[in-house]
Amino acid sequence: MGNREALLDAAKTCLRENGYDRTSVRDIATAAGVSMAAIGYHYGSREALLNKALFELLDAWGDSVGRALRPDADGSSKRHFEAMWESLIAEFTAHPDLWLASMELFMQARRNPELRDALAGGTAEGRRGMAAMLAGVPEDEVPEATLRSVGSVQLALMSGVMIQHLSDPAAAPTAAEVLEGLRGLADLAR
Amino acid sequence: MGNREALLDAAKTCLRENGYDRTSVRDIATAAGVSMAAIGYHYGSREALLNKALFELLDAWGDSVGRALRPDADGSSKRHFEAMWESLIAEFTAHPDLWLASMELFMQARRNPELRDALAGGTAEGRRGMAAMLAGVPEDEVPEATLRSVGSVQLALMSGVMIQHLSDPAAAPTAAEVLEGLRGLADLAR
DNA sequence: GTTCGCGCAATACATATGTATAGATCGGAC
DNA sequence: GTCCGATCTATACATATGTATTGCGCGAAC
Repeated sequence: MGNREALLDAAKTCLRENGYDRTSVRDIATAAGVSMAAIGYHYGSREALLNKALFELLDAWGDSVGRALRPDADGSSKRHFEAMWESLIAEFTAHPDLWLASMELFMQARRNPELRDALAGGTAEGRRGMAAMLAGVPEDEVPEATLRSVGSVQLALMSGVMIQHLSDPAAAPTAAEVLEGLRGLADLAR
Repeated sequence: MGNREALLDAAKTCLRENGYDRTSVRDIATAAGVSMAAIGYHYGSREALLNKALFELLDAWGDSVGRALRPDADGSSKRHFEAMWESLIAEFTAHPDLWLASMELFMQARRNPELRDALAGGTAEGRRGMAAMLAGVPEDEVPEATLRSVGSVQLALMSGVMIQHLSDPAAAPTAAEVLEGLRGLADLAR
């Protein structure tokens, strides 16, 4: 494995373990077993490397989301809503640091335009994907209204429940409780 | 005003503007117009001051939540669900940095037991407050099941929608869209 | 008016940090 | 065998950072 890849891997590890702001070039270089200057050579700066590592982490997070949302293997293309939430919560617990990466993006996006754009794009994509899946239609056939309502709310719910699971898994709601709460709230909304 | 309070105020300002990790003792001391040593004298360390400042910011955030959730001034103790969401979204846009402080708590809690406990406690309190308000019962009469379902889900939805509003206000859902999405999701949950 | 201790300012200190520079190593082209 | 460019290592450098130390001003007690 080349040093370039080793650095990227090390950056991802540091990101998962210590977060963006607490990862130094020395941490990364040491973890990769190379010199600091290799970072400058391959990536130009700490930020550039860290951003690239963050993007790759977010790709892996996307895979985690994909696993959770993919229709069941039993062949039924339409997925039970509760089973989906169970898969989601299973992914929260299996890969907490990948999900945390999305929060890291949110925090860093406040002061980095590149990350801000990535976040906006990812959010839009997430909304659309959620809405399409839940409505059972292709992504390019989701009505704008559905996108802004069901898509946004499902996405918001996903991040909110994730936060609770990352904060305190024991107190966070189960899939059944999410559905129950959803029904309770919807009754107030009618 | 004493320097002790000036330091705390300055720390809060720095926290709102630059976040926890990017606030140095020099930033705070300069903003307060005092010497760095005053931080050591009054608070012992950067972390101690920053944690105290974060807690005060979270108190102010609690006030913001309170304003959004308090029943309308028209005397009706039962509050319209949609009006509540409108107030919430108004608070997101009016005081984004206060709401961001709750995310800062979440991020910092991962490596600080004191903050972790505060987060767990605050989350529990939030769940209970939400559930009580929505069910229209006193906080000590909320059934455990309601707490874990409606309380958790409303809290999750609140943080999730907040994130979207802080990321990209234009693309984030309105109150009406939140309710519409809620109804759509609840239909899948039945 | 001397003493005393609180509340600081000035600053020293050690360490951490991001980046730039200079030179070594190594593979291949010729 | 020499040249050369890519890929680094070692390290220098300037700056940033958290904390500890030293001492000064000053109001109160006596």
